[in-house]
Amino acid sequence: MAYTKPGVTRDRIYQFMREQLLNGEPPTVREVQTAFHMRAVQSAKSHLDALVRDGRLIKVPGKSRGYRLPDPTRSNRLAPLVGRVPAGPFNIAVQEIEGYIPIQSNSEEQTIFGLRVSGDSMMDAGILHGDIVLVRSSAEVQQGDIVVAMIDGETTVKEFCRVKNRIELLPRNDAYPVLSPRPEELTIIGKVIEVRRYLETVNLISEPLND
Amino acid sequence: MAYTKPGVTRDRIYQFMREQLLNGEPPTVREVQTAFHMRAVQSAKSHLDALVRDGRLIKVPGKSRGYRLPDPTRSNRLAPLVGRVPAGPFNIAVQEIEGYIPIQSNSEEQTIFGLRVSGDSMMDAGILHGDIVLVRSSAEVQQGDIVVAMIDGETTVKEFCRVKNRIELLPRNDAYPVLSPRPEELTIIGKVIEVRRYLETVNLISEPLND
DNA sequence: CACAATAACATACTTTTGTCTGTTATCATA
DNA sequence: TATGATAACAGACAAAAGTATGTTATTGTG
Repeated sequence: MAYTKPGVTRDRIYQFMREQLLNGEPPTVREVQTAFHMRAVQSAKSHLDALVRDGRLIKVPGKSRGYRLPDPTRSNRLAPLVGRVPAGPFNIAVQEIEGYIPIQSNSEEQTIFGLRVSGDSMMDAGILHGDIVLVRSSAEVQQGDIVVAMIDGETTVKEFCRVKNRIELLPRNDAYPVLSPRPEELTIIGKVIEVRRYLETVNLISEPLND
Repeated sequence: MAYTKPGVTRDRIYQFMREQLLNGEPPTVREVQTAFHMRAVQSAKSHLDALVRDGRLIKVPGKSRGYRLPDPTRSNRLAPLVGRVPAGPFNIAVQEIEGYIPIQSNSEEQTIFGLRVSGDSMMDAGILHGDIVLVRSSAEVQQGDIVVAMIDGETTVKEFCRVKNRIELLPRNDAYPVLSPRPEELTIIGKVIEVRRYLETVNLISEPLND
């Protein structure tokens, strides 16, 4: 290929690698070579070596297609979307899973799931019927957080409020009453960390993740 | 490895492949072989061939690590998140990009971007100040859709309404007036296809996607 | 138990891929 | 325009990976 100013081709190769890797297709050195119309493998290789040296890529040693993104935020995981939260010690039964939605999670192994909301009791908080809330079930819950709670087997989304020794669950809609459940009938399932509303038909990912 | 009942090992291999592929690391035939403690390459290969035959995997012919998930909904792309929509023929200036958010897009090459909403004029539609709307800029806009429009260089999110020969933009908050812009000062930028609200700090992906 | 289908194995061959050594061309800067 | 750094090229070799052929063992079913 034509000679370029120092750094130009390298940046282009980085962009190419990033695109391919995010797409789940790690290229070979020779694929980079041909993608950039280079006549020597070494031309591509030395650029890739430099990108690794600069920390812009990492390499799994000794493996083919071994270049990876160092990015820690790369974990675009799939969270299960449940139609309702089942009773019992919290683990989602496979039968309840509607599908999977992509989320972005920096820390590993957190129990995040999606829940489809019923009713309009949180309307004033911008959570409408049919919306999906993403819930972290391991989260600590604080005053004012929006939480998913289970009262006597019924799942509900409300604002969390501690009053003296009791816990109150506040709706955000004047038409609904404040809930003051007895402690023994209340389970806080998790904290709502995100609200999503799909205004167009979306093909949810339907296949399970792994084992 | 020990003989298993027909289908059992195959399912396990499928799970393994799916997990690896979603993680962006396509395995080789021999990696499958060793992962399952097989003593022959062909043992793994014939299972993989069968998975391809059954349509559970697809294979890029002639390439190493060439197995892929057939899932068309697999394209978890990154959409740019802009703080405001710039004027001019619509292309997003790189300087305006706050970050990138993962989206799920079945069709290829659609211009989808995220926009952070200012103001509470759409409160009753569950779109609050600070929310992110995902916008498809190539979409056809119909009566009742929520759209992003530009009036005289100002960006706004409103409900689209065609009245006779005019276009009206309806807020969803009684405190705001209906907008009846003159056609020459109005540009419909796109249709809102999703609403997101992050209730926790989220590390947006900060690196650019590709050229 | 006979028999077909599937699972697992053993070995060999070809292509792809990673890597190495050395050379030539262009860029940037003094 | 001289010089060091970077970019690109050329050719070769070894390891990794894809693929093929043939064989043996186990499963499922009548």
